[in-house]
Amino acid sequence: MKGFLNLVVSDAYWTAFLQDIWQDEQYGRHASNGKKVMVEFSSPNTNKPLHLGHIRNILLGWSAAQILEAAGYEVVKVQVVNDRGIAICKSMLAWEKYSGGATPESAGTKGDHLVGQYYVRFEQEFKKEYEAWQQSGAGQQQLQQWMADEKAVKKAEKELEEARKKAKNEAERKGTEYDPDALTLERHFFKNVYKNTYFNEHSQLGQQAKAMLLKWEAGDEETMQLWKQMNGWVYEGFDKTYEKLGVEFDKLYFESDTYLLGRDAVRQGLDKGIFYEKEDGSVWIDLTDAKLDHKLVLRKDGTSVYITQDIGTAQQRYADFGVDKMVYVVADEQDYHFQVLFETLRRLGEPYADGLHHLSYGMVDLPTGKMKSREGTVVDADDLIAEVIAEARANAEERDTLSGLSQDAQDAIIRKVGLAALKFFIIKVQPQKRMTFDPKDSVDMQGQTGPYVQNAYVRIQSVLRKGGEQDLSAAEAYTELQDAERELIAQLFAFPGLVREAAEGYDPSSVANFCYELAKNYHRFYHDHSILNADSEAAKAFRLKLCYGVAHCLKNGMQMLGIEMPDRM
RNA sequence: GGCUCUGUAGCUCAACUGGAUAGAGCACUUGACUACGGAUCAAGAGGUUUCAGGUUCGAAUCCUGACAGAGUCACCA
Repeated sequence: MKGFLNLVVSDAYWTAFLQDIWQDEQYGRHASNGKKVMVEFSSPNTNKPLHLGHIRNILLGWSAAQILEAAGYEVVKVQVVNDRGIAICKSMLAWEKYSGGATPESAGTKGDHLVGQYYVRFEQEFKKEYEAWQQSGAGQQQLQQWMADEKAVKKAEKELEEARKKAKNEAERKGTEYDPDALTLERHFFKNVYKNTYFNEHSQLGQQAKAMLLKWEAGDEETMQLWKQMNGWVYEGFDKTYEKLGVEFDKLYFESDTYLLGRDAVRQGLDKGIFYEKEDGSVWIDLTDAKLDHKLVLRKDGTSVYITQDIGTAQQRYADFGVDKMVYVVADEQDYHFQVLFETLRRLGEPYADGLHHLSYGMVDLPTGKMKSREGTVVDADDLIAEVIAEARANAEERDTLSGLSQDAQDAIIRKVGLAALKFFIIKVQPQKRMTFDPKDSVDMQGQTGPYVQNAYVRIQSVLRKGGEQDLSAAEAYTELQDAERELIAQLFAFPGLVREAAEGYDPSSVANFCYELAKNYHRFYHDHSILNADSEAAKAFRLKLCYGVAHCLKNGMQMLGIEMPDRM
């Protein structure tokens, strides 16, 4: 049975501890544990630019990687670029048809945004085409045919009823008008039931996009050239965004290289009896004894599906890097997929199977509701970054604390502060929770924010510039601590353990919260106790050492979140 | 419908993994050293931790059952 044990750590212990660590610029980082871990994050499609959802993914992935590194792992950061498939073909087709040969240079548009524009254009044209067809004889005939299917209609009516309820609630919440006629059976049919079939079987544009995909798969030269060109534009755009965010990767995997992987593994698994073949020739794995379902891994025509590729890619990565662990940073909508994937790899006897982890995170909502790319309610990554930096600039100008510095130096600081606001705002929330992203709040620089933590560090730098260079050996004579000092040292003491736990739990938010608590306590200490004008030389020297310790800790902690510390702000 | 995640102050989030009187920030009210940097600090107000049971010395946390929101249950990726 557990109870309470109130023990008092002596001041002598704390002072000795501070003496040990105050000069350690690497404080909080663990020695190498000889293990290697791969972290996959970002993994965008190449048909549109990055948005707020990617930003949460990227920040989580990057900080998880930094934390694992600090905990002693060798880390390999990778992304899988989804550079092939029907989506990019849509962009390519729309570009061919409507752009008149526009390039990022000629249009004055960032490459990823340009390609995204043509993806949107495709969807618009497709919608026009589809709506016209719906009113045609063929469209109405399909509708009538479906309406005659009692079972299907019944199911649809049930779904519609729920959708109506939801729409009504939302309208009430937002104070907007609720239109009860917006959700009809006809609209439901064309939007949710028949759209794919239309795209695949009737649509002119759909035919053309699919034809392009076939040409791509056949290696048609002209198609490949266009594909390379447009993806090249996208990569230039992505690189700029990554650079602004301060992230980079050790290795890129391209889906165009890996999409055929995994078939050999399936065949081998078939021989070993891990998979089974149905009469039609399709191949499956039975995971019902692991409380999962049967899952198809090869179609009857022998082509692979998403999970087949993932099996092959995992093996490829192990062959490339020999990692002990692999972490996949992917949104929680794929929770089930990763359960199935990991269980499958386990049964295949992959050596890294016990080190697989899905760092699952909740979607990002806006105050107005869900982000939907089709409805144009996504927050663009580049816009968002520009906004927080602009806000930081406005703040800096108002305070006028940087005017002595060169323009470049000022810009660098402003960038660090703006990004700190954005990054901290997102990382402080536990990954598994859905988060509401209010753009207004994300640029806040007061209270529980990145700039607040930076400010504590900047204050320390200011103090140290004025008094940190002197001989601090007088600190040894300081033996009776103030509460605030004790508390700060105790927090420093806890930091390495917290880093280890954050690594084990893949939880950057705990590091963010630690940094905030430490900064908060420092601010209070700073307010209540004079450092440079302390009562005694001993107190002054001791507090300066404490400042060093806190500064190293804050800097390292924030570095693990991908947040840089300025010396002034 | 099955399964998974979430539900804590008006809002955004914590709570050392079962511990003491559930804590911060924002917003609101009121204060602070002629400055070691006020992007700070202090105070006030704000709670039946969605609800109902259970487990035990003790529950926001674990179990059961409701309720609400989200996701998923593709030969899509």
